Amino acid sequence: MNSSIPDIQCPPTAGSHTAALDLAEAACRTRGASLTAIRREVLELLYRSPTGVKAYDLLAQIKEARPGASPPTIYRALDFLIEQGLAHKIGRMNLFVACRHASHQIPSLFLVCPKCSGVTELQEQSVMSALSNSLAAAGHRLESPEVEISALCPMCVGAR
Amino acid sequence: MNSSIPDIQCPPTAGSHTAALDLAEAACRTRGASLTAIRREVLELLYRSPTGVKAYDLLAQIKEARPGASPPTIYRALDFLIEQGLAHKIGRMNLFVACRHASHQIPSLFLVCPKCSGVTELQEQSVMSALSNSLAAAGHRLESPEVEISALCPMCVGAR
DNA sequence: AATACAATGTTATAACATTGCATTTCTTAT
DNA sequence: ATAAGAAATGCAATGTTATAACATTGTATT
Repeated sequence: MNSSIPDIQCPPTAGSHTAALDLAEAACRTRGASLTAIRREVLELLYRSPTGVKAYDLLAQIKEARPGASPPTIYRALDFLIEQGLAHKIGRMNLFVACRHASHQIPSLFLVCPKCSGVTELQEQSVMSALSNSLAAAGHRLESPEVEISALCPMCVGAR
Repeated sequence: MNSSIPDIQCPPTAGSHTAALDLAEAACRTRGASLTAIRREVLELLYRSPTGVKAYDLLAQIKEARPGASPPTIYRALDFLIEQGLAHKIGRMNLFVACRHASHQIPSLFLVCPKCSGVTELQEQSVMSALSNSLAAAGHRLESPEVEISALCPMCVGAR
């Protein structure tokens, strides 16, 4: 700090997400992992795409800042973010989304709209525990915190 | 029919599934669709792979009988079977499975084992109705009868 | 300086899926 | 029976998604 004059904040560009990114970075630190520049940039792009992004779209966007970026660049970043619980992959759509519930470690439901491909992350303790019990009764064990469901989103339900 | 002597049944080759295939064919007929030879063969291959099979593995198998088969051959057949509710796609694994509950139209849970990639189809009315209610409360509507879940299968749970 | 290790760069290729168009086969109305 | 139209298939090319394999860089420790 070189002055008593408070710095003007970075202009709140539509979607800077600085606070969330800083939180994510801190969370990684506490786990001994590091949210490097690339990873942070990818995560920011995810934050800006609330309904999910394709890997190669991410690649195209990242290339604007890093012309040398290649598929492994983003797939590695995505793998890291998923490992850290900061992002999820929607298998049926090959879509990646930022996790909106990073703080808690409860399994999430991902509602994938078959009309608009939008993804909504939902947490429903009651559903998940019913689910978990049924699986256990059948000898299975719920492992990953990701349950994918096709469900029309409110907008598409309305646009009948 | 040309005789009073009853035909000897086709030898019950491990996995002929003739009865199920005939049922499927009849079901298609009632819907005005037709389970052609190719589609029937693909469905039979699905029946023989209870834990799911990849599209290009199907292709390789089909090629033994039909050397000219190409990717569209199987993807078209798979699309048809899925439309008819005779098969499902497991998005996260790019895996296709025959439907084991073709008779009823209740949504199914697909348990995908992250260790062995095995797929189990499960029907749990209680879970599904809890789910359906929660979604409705959030303004969504359950659309497709396919819910994918990562869960260790009983074998892999045991093999700790 | 030498080593160790995580992250990234680079090139190539594997794996999965669709498009477009030509041809054949199956219905069905006449 | 047969022509018209629809459905299914053959086939080549291409598009999309993801990983393998190996080299390089940066940084921290010894």
